Amino acid sequence: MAKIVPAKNGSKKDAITRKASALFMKKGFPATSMRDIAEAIGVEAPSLYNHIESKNEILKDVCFRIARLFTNHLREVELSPELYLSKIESIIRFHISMMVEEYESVYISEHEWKHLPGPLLNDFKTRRRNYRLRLAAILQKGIDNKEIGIINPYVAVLTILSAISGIESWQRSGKKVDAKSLEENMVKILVEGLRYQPEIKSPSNHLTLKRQKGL
Amino acid sequence: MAKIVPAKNGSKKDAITRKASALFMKKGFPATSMRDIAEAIGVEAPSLYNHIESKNEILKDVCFRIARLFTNHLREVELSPELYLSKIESIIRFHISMMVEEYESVYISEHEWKHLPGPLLNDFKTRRRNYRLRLAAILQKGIDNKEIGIINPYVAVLTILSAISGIESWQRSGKKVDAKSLEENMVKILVEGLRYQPEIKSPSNHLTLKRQKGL
DNA sequence: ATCAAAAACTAATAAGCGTTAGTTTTGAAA
DNA sequence: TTTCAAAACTAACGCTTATTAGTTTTTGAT
Repeated sequence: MAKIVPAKNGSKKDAITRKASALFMKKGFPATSMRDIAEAIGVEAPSLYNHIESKNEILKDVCFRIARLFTNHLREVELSPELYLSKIESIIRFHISMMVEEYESVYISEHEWKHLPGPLLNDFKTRRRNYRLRLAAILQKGIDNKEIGIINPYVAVLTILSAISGIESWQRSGKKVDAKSLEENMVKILVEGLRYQPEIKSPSNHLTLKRQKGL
Repeated sequence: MAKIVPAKNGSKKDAITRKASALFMKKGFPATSMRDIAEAIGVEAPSLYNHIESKNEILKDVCFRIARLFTNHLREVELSPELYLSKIESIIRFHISMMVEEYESVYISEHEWKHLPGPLLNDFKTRRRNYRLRLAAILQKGIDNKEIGIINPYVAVLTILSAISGIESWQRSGKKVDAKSLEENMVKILVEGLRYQPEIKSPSNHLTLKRQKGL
């Protein structure tokens, strides 16, 4: 008769949620059974119900906790007096650090939310949409303020958020780069771009790559 | 007694695969039952087995067809005489167009491959890894050739591929931007980056963000 | 019209699912 | 040591799953 051992500073429910999250990430929510979770912990499946209400509750807790963290950070950034591009960079860095430190939960809230039951699903989708709209609004102000190039803010939000969510595969594949340089490189690409920038900047004829080999 | 009506220029198996793909994308592979697929087509579930071998076979066909298309394109690009950044742009554009034109299949090959059975899973992961390595190699040459800024090619591959895969949520949410400007904007961000590029060549007389040292 | 193959059907399989009921064990407070 | 609740257990429920077997209908070529 094994026992559920709680994580340090956490409840047994937290311990279940953590183990479950790892499995949801690896196999997906629908393909993870309560028996899988129980086995990973070392108990029988029905024992879990002394601590949780349902399988769906685990998913709900994970998704909405992460959503809350991102929304809280966004609110702080919106109220700060930084330049708009600086706000965007701060948001990018926060997303990256969340992806590095809590990647299982973040991954689930990004990829498994579609399995939330009924009304929760609608709630989550609304929060998601609003978050992106507020991000696009910051970008738009940055464009108006000539801090950011003339791009479609909607596409920019899409690009930024999904680029960051790709860190998942960094996590999966053994972290070939350390976290700090991952962050710096990704920020550099997203904020500065791929193009080599000479000391004297060329006019923005961006799509034609006319520069000759070896300058 | 309804019938499976084949897509134009396609087999009945193709018709099943298409309907199934739409459901795999919407609900995920494990959460999509053969009965779901059958109902969407208008037949009973066992009838599908006159045309396909198993549910897994549908997933396999989709994943490996897409993988083949990307690998073929990559081979062409590798052999072309373009500049390296131009190769990268070509690959980015191909990925975007695939995401626009075949998004269901591409989405599945990106998000549902983990449900491939045993040996197929290993095969797929190997192909995926090799593809990324070849992409990173092009980036590295572009960096050596001073076409591309000094960044970690591994991180760049990650960023590019996942940024593009975010087009999925553009497809999901009613295509608020037309496909052409989606492509141009995303290429612009990924190839040039977010930073504002002034017409005037002096880099210091406008509002630019000096990058923060950490957060 | 005939006949065979293709493709639909119904019925049923064994296995797995989330969850509940009821019972036993555990561990700490009295 | 007794007591009681927390937390584990076993057994089982009703349902769904992918798939198979066996049968009937449809289709197209002769």
